[in-house]
Amino acid sequence: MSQALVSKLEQRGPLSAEERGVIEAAVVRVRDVNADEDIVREGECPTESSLMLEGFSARYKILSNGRRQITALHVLGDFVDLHSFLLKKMDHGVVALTPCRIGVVPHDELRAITDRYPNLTRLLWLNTLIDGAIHREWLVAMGRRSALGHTAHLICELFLRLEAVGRTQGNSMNLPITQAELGDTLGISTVHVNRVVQELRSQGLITWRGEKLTIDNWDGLRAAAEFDPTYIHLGRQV
Amino acid sequence: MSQALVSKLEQRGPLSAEERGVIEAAVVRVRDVNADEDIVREGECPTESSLMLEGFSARYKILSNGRRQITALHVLGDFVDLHSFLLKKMDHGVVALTPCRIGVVPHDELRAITDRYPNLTRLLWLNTLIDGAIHREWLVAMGRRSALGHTAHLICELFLRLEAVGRTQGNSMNLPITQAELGDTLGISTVHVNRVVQELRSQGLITWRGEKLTIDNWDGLRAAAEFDPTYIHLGRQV
DNA sequence: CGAGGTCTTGAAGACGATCAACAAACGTGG
DNA sequence: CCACGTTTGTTGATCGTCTTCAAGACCTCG
Repeated sequence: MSQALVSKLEQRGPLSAEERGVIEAAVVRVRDVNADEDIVREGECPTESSLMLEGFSARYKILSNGRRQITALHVLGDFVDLHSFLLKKMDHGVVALTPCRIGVVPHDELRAITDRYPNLTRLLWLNTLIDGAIHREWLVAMGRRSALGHTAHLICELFLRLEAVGRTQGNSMNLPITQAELGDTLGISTVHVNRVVQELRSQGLITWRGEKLTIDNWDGLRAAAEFDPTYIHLGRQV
Repeated sequence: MSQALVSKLEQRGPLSAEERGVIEAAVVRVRDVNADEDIVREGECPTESSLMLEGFSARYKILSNGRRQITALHVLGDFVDLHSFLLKKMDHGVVALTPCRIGVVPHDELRAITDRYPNLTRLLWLNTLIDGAIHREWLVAMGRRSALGHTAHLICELFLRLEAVGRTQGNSMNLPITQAELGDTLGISTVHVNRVVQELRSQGLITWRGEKLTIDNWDGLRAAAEFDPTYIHLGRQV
């Protein structure tokens, strides 16, 4: 049920059979959320954390003028709010961009794990640290890259993250998000997203039709993004 | 020696006398770093983490075109690279913006703590989660706020963080950073920083002369920033 | 087939970048 | 304590990226 999480943790460090069992048992039930519904609302104090088993979701914040900024995208195997275990009050919402299947992990389980399994605790902590590393890279992209470079960067990142959980086919991935959502992620207007995407297409870097995005020229895309995958920390860490 | 850290952790959750002793003992030595020198370099795999005891420092990344983006500012009591304990390889550098005094905490100590003191582990984890929360807020500010709002927001944040460690005097704080560094933090040009700061001054919101910044109109500044301090998670969490 | 969402295009305008020059402040050594 | 060089702050002019507004094309799904 939570294979994606187990394999994700194991990519970063070894798990004993016991630990593997503990993690699998931590998902006490599954919840389905419709597209465009909140998985967690801002201001809530969840008593459980949500693990992505299927679909795409986004952490976001809405300002008083109605503008939305997405601060993270989540796919299979990602915890959307592991931090709420310790941070208590949600300072942002999480919305399902597509229909999502969510594994529910009660905070009581997490507390028990952190009391008894130091190795597992470190791996869960590591998971939230990688979220932080991605946030930092996004900050760099927002602050100092062009809209085109930023967009290319995000595409590179999403591809590697999806590849790590076996959700790519060759150079293609399923990317079920709209250009408006992409704009809220990149911090630019929908219109400009459209122009940037067309530029990426006309440079022969990507094909994106419907939900299928294909990277036609990896080197070119990586160069446009100045992409260095170190920050995703895909190898063994512990 | 590491009182600031102890009191910072205790703001978020209770520590036993033993735990307090363990944390204090974790700082095995003190290191001084000159202004404009790196505390940690990108690409390194540190075997110890650095705790700020004095001064201001910044996490940053430099792109190939020479543009720099600062992704975090650190003050007294902040760990600049606690994440390197688990993330191993630094995906960014940390530079001293002023002369800094650094408390050195070996990763061996952290490992021992995480093996034996679950409560302390959770508080350290929480510390890195707050870093992440601040990153998210910065993403929102970069993506969706005007340069003026963004600047006002950062000033509000820094004031509260400095206040939490007793480094404010009334409505004033010591802010020893240049407008160029502020630009690298906000993701805007130095020239534009200057114009924004002058606008904040002319609106009667702040006074900033030399290193001393005074907030002359808190409500006005907060309104300009649309500042909501929830994300700094200053209260008790555990 | 119709309706709503999504994508695309054009035109005008705003915000912030860049370039260039100068003023002010600071630190250092004489 | 002053002179000097360097860093930091300030100002103006011009330019470019991205935004906003508006409208039309396309697609998907009931």
